[in-house]
Order: sequence, then C-alpha cells, then structure tokens
Amino acid sequence: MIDIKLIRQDPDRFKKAAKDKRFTCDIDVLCKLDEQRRSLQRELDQLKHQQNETGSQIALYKNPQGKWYQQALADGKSQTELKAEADKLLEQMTEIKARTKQLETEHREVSEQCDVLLLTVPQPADEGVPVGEDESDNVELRKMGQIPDFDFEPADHVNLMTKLGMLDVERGVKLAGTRNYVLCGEGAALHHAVLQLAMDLMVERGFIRLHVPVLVRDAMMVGTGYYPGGEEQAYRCERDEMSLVGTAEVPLTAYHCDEILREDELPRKYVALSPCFRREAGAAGKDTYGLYRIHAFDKVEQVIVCKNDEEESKRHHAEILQNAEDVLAKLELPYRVVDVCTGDLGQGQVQKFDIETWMPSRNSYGETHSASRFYEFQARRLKMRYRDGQKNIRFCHTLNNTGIASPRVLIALVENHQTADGKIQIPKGLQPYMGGRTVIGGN
RNA sequence: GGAGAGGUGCCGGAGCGGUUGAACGGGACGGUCUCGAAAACCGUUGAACUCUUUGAGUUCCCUGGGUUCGAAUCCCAGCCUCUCCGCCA
Repeated sequence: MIDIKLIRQDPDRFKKAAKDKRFTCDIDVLCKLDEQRRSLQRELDQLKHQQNETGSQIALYKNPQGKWYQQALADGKSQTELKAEADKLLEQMTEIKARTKQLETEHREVSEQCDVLLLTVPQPADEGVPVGEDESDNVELRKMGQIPDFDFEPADHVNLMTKLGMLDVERGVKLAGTRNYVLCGEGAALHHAVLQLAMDLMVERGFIRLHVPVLVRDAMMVGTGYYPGGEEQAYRCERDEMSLVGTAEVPLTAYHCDEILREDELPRKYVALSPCFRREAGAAGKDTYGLYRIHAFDKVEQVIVCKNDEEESKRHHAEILQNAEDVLAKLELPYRVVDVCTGDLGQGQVQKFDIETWMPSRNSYGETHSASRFYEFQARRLKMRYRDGQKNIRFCHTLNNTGIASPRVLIALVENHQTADGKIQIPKGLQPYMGGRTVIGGN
C-alpha cells in the first residue's frame, strides 16, 4: 500500500507507475475522495468536540451533589431554572447527534471507497528498472554455468524420470486431475534432497527456520499484496475466509504483522519449507507437459524484514539472490539472472530479479527463482513497524526470494545431468543428501 | 463435538455508567548515588488521524451494532483464546 500523503504530493508519479506496470487505477478519483474524506473528518471532529463539551456541561446540571451545581444554587439560581437550562442543552445535543450520525455515515462510505482504491495503487518501480511491456523486455544480467552439449539425443524429464521409476504422471492425474503428479522412489528422494540442501544452506547463513501455516486468513493475502487481484490464482476457502498460500512468502512476511519491533531486532531473516498451491487460472493450455506448471509443489522460501532504508534493502536483495545462485552452483546447473522489466513486476515490487535455469527439453531457460524487493509496500499493509533510534515509528522493508522450488527444479537437474545410457548423475554437492550415491539408475 | 471461563497498554493485572488513555506492579529508558556495578530513590514510557502543527482537536480498552446527555464499564451479535470431558493424527 502506498502512503496516501505521497500520492497527494505527487499524483503524477503514481499515474506513471501504473502506466509502466500496466495496472489500472484511478488516481484522480482517489485524490478527490481523499480530499472529501478529510473535509468530512474535519467537520466531524469539530462536531464531536462540540458534542463532548455539551455532554460534560449536561453532566454538571445533572449532578445536584456536584460543586458546580451547589455553587449555582448559592449564586441564586433555582432548581427549576437549572433544569430549564439543562433541557435546552439536551435539545441542542439531540440536534448535534443527528448531524453527527449523518456525517459519520458519509465519512465511513467515503473512507471505504478511498481504502479500496488505495489498495490498487502500484508501487513505482525503482530507478534503473528497465521499462517494458512483458517478459520479453526483461534484461539479462549474467549467464552462469555451462549449457551441456550432449553427443546423444537427450530425453526430457518426463521420459527420463518415468523410465527410472521416479515419476508417475498418469496416477497423479488420476488422483488429483491435470497438473498433478506423483514422485516415486528416487524421484521423491531427489525432491527432498534438493529442498534439504537449500534449507541447510539458508540456515547456515543465519536464516531462522520457521514452520508456518499454509492455510492463512485472507487478511494475510491482502497484507502481502496478493489480494485484491490475485483471488483467481489461489485456492480459497470462502466459508472460512482463508486461503491456501501459493508461497511461504505470505506467512513468513506476515509473521510480524500488527507489531512494532525494536530496531535492534532487525533485520529478521526467515526461511521456511512449505507446500505451495496455485490454481494456474488463465494458464490453460500453457506448459501442460511435465513438471513445469503444476498445482502443488514444495518450496524453500527466504524472507527478510529490515529497516526502512533503501540501500539496506538493496544489499539484502543482493544477498538473497546470491543465496539462490549458490544453491544452483551446488547443483551444478547453468542459469541466468534477469532484471525484470516494469510491465512484468507485481503491484508492490520495486525490483525483481528472476533466476532462470537451463532446461534442455525446453531448449531455453525456465524461471526457477524470483527475488523481489518491496520497500515498505507490504509492511504498510501488514502494519509491520519498528521504533528507530529517534523513537520514531517507521514501516519495515520486506524482501523475499526462492531458495529452491521442487519439483520444477528437478526438470533442470535430471535433464542437465542425464547420461547417454539414461541415467542421472548426482552432482557432488547433492550426494550427501542422496545417501552418498553418485548416480541414479542402473547399479 | 459437550460444558465452563475470559478477551484492557510491552507484560501481569485493576476498573463494572461521569476529568479513566486508563489505578497498581513488572519491564524498558533517563537521572541521583557509586571507582564501577547491584540495591535504593526520582522521573519518563501506547497508537492512528485531522487542522490555522513548537499548539489544538478527534478516534481507539477483541470486532460490529444498540441503550444513554455520557460506556472500557450495560444489552445483542460475531470473532478469538483458555480450562475440563469426549473423539482423533
């Protein structure tokens, strides 16, 4: 969420942001509503003040034991006179109250409209982020690792894994419909191995491991910026007003919502392994083959909550990006890092780096990681704050990145490390997580 | 699922219709004392919003309604938490 004061100051900045990010939101209407809201509040505050004053005056008239009342009698007022004055005040009060009630209704309506609109305003991308329409305008920052040059016809991950008894798509679909799968034997082992490897690396680097709920209140989806707008992408339990998360980013980022932290508690670095659920609405017919686009998967997610300092945010961003790159290095996978363009950024993201890992069957790089920086966008929605050195209360900054997401990463892993005779070589870094084995298949 | 209890400030815990934004205690912070520390003593210590912003005002004691001139305090609904019994991974 954007600070309404900033929008007031410079509405054009946010109009431009909406245009660059290809979001629709009516800043002019918002500004008008905001102005209306404030003038109503001004009037309402005055009226309330009047109401409070009148109320406490009435109290004096209504309390014959009170000093003021006794004084009034001593000054020669009769009880009937006092009662008459009190009645007059009461009459005034009735009028004030009627007006207050009316204004309150108006104020509430305008405020609600204001809030709804405010939730739709996108955060401007950081300076330096490439302006563009869609992912084709993303800018490649670097390529790492060596794309394998097979001297045989490489198999795709479905064939390869099915043959090795690691994957059963057919029965996955039988159980749960399209975009579902069952990992079997070494396939399941490999899945757990890569997750564990990523988790260990993050913990080693100071991230606190959390095990979090994956069915969360809708308020957390709003707080992290997924709602409104992303309802169609999530499995939602309407009657409970809860949603299955598409990523542990949600519970991890919202962990400290409604809190005021101490500055010395920051930064908080969290990592969680969780299932992730995505409806993939609107992706019908896209990536229907194999393990690329599926409804449920597991992911190790890294989240950092830090001070309200853009430079510090950027440093952490580089750090969580490096963590993910190091995971891929351990898995000996070729990948590239792209700077995501404005048109491909989420509403709250100021910059996003995607890591795309080489997938031979796609003959291209496929997204496996996504590192986003939000500044205070999420924290403001989540009311996640801290007290700084000067005792000011400020909103935190938040960031997140994938550690590893499986089974999607297995596509790259098995395809890149396959051998001519249909086996899979286990990279050295992963071997300890696979019981010391060096190869899957044969033996 | 059945039966109770309760939701107040950073925490514990009063208040049960009229200067209560909230007693008291703890914690934290500042100060006195001390070579230093502890102890003791004194002081400070919630948030959001509005405006004519070194000041003034409004709102907030789980949430939303209601009663009243006036509610943390009374009434209704909802949400949540805890205890006991049953059931179960």
